[in-house]
Amino acid sequence: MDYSSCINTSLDLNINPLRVHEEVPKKQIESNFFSLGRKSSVKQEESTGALVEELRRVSAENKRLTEMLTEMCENYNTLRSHLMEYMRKNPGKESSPSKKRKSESSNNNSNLMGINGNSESSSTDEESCKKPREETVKAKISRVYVKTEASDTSLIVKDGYQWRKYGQKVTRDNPSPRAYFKCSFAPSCPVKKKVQRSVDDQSIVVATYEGEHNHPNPSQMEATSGSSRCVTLGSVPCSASMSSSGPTVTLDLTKSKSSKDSKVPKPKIDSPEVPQILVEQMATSLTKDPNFRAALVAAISGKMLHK
DNA sequence: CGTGTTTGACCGGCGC
DNA sequence: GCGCCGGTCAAACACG
Repeated sequence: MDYSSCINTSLDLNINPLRVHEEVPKKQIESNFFSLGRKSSVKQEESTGALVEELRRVSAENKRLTEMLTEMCENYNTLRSHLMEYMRKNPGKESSPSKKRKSESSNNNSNLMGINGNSESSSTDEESCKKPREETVKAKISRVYVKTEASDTSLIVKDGYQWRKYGQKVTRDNPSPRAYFKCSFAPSCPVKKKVQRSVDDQSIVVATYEGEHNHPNPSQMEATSGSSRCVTLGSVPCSASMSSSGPTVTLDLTKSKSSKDSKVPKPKIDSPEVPQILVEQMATSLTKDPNFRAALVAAISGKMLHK
C-alpha cells in the first residue's frame, strides 16, 4: 500500500515570491536568512533582534506543527492498516452489512480502498493499478472526503462548481441525512453529487461525484477572467491534481497576495476528485522531506521580508 | 417575482 | 408478488 511506488510524488511547490529551494542550497538559505540582521546597521539592531526572535518563534511553531502533522499521519496510517486488516479478515463485508444494490456494488471496488473511487493506486491488490475500472467506462464515480466543523450541518462542499440540491434522504446505514445535488452551471451537465457525513466521524463530509462535467470549472473561468477568488477544498489551501505524469501539489503559502504578477493564478481545483489519500501521503512525504522544510523556511522568510 | 431549498410522495431495482 | 431501500420528482415554501 505504498503509493509512492505507484505514483510520482515529486512536488511542484509553488512558493512565491522566492523559489529558493530550487536555486539555492538550503544551508545557504538558512545562513542567508540568519545573517540578514548582521547586514543592517547598529541602529537597527533592536528591530533585527525582534525579527530574529520572531523567526525563532515561527520556526518553533513550524516545528511543532510539523510534529503534529507527522503524528496525525502516523495515526492515520495505523488506522488504515487496521482497516485493511479488518477487510482482509472479512472479505466481501462492507461497512454496511445490509444488501447492496447492483449498481452500487459495481462501484464498490473503490469503496474497499476506502478513500476515492478515482484513485489510481490505493488498493491493496496491485491489480487495481492495471485493470480497467468499470466506472471509467460508465459514469465516473469518485469520492472526496472533506474535513469540516462538526457543528456545521450545512453539507456544503466547496469545489468550485455550482450545485442545485434536489433531494435529501436519511439512509439506513447512516443517521446523517444524505443530500443530492445536480450541477446547475450547465443545464446539460450530467454530473450529480451526493454529500453525507461520515458515519464514523461527523466532522468529515463525504462527497460522491457521479459523471464528468461537460464544461469548465466556473471558478477557473472566474480566475482567468481576473478574479483571484481562492476556492479551497474544505479549509485546506492546497490542491492536488492528477495528471498523466503524476500528481502535483500547489501550496499557496502566500495567500495569493504576493503571487501577483509572477504567473496567471493557478486554478486551485483541477478536478473535484481529489484523492485525499494522496494528499495525506504527500503530507507525510513533505514532513519527512528536509528540502520542504528548507523551502518552508525560505517562504516564511520571504513573506516576512516583503512586509 | 425569480430562484433555490425543503420535504413528502413516488418510482424502480433488488432480495426474499 | 411483496416489502425494503435508494434515488428522484415536484409542490410548497423561503428568501432576496
